[in-house]
Amino acid sequence: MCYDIASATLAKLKYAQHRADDPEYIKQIEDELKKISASLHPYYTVNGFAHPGLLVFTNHQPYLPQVFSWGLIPSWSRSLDEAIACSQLTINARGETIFTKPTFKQSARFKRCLVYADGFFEYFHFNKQAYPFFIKHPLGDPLIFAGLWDEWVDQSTGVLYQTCTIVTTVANPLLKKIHVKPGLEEARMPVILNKSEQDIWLQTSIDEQDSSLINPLLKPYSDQLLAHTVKKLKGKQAPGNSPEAIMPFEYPELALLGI
DNA sequence: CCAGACGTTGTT
DNA sequence: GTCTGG
DNA sequence: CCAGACGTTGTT
DNA sequence: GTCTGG
Repeated sequence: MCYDIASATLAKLKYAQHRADDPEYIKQIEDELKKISASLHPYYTVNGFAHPGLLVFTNHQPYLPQVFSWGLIPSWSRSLDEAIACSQLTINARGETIFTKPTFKQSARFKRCLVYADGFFEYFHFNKQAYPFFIKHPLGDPLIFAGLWDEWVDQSTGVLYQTCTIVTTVANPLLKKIHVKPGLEEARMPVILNKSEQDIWLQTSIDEQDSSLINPLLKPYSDQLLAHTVKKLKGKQAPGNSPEAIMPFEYPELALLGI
């Protein structure tokens, strides 16, 4: 599951260096990031249901940073109502079925992207309370999620909607430990790609129909991640969209659990 | 064949 | 307890 | 997914 | 656009 993420502006320039090795590409990406910075709001925490604009690199323009709304709207949507209703249910896409589900099939084959984030949140449930953990890269590098994108034009207004979804897979050991909830059978996590996997994910030109290169990428992240509890993301005591949202915050009642 | 759905997480 | 909104 | 509401009649 | 249910 991946419904809450962080993606703050200060880190955005750093993202450029992770997308490219060539200094010329890095410069190009940084320049473009400055241009689109007005639409790249800093998110220390943001929920998928708010459909924020996320920083993506698509297979069509692998070195062009773009802002796509979170919650995929398929190109065949027939009305704004239908499109909005759909986007509530396409915040995530199950990696196991992206090549078969009608909503994702075309995107899985032709419209893949990288979604950049500082980290994501997952809840640990204890005593009927939900304790949010922030999960991030040990060195503070961006986490790069496997994403799908699509474009839909509202025929009644002519407005173009560029949207994306984050692909999920089964949880790795760390996320299994965090994502504990009574009755929960299968914990999940976003697909996080390393450098070489990112390049493969964006390679849709070789054989568009061949999923055998892509399916091996849809697995739990095996490198190290860091996790710590943070203040509640929502509700009266929540710090809201501020740096405090991702700062470590201890819950005394969890101290003895060894979490 | 047409009409209508097309999804996730977590749930029973 | 259960549904809805975000 | 979690947080918060969950109702009526009639009022400002 | 593409799949499923009837």
